[in-house]
Amino acid sequence: MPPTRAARRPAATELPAEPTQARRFGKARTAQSTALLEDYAELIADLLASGGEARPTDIARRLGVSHATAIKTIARLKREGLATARPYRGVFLTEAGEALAARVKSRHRLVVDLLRAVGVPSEAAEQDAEGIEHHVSDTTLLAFGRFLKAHG
Amino acid sequence: MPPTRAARRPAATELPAEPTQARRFGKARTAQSTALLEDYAELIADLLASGGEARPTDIARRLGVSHATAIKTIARLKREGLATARPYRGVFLTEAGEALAARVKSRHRLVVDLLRAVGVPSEAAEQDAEGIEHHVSDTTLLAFGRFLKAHG
DNA sequence: AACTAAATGTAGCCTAGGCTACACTTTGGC
DNA sequence: GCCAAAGTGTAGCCTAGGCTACATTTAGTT
Repeated sequence: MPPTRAARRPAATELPAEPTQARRFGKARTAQSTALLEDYAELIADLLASGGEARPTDIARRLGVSHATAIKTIARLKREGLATARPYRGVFLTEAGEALAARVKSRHRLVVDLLRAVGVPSEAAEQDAEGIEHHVSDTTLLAFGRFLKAHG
Repeated sequence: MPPTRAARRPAATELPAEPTQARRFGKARTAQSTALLEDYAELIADLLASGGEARPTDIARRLGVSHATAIKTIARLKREGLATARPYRGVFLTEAGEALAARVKSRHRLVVDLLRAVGVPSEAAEQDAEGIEHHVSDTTLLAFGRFLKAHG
């Protein structure tokens, strides 16, 4: 067998390949990729519930993006089986989409409530929850619920 | 003046343009764009402190990406004035980069500590903090600090 | 019924952040 | 002092998610 030749610099601290950190970052990355879909699903559910219609322009306005961007993302929602839409006829959620929206909505509430419970002002709590919620695991969510039940 | 002609459908609930929600989403989006730079800065600071050298391959391994991806992001760090690097000679942080790394590190600790304080298991706290930390505003951070001081 | 504003859809461009494949430097071991 | 392995860099591709500009459809007013 060819003997392992060069090993280069002493590798400083000689960490054990550190797969833990890599795994964590990887998870955070994937969470980020589903975040937008979650926001869309939640918003569409909201619009359908309150106004009866979810139109691309409304969605775009609420999210602060151009209508073209909204339409592109709606196309992705369709590809992922979360929504249905026919040209010029508004957007609707599939069962999977509804389920996602419901999960996201309750998670959002829980995150906002927890932030406020630890003393974060309402305005900041709402703002930060928008970004935070997508990175909260089920385990953490459960802990939040318990905490709120105890100190409510 | 040309009288406003068509108004289309009744606009359902007639919300007041809702700029608040759009602003929130926009902020969450921008936070996301700086998240990666923050992670790199923190990791580079760590490597420099513990091993004396921050090399692209080490960074890539720790983050779980290919070395090519790491190098591309390092180029972006340089463009943004957060790091310096000469070919085959490792990566270093500018003053701005060091400052960012320090902020990120302390914020990370605070987030993990808060999660654990409300009952999140350590492993989940570390995992979720990786994603959450980038979306925590100064206001919220302050509240976290106060909470921890009170319930320590 | 026609006209026109608004909404919708399409095309094409950009950046960030992934990847693989290939080329070039460095450096430790012999 | 060679030389190959490991590290580094480059090129080119992909997707997501932004954008603007332009084309098409819908529907309210007259």
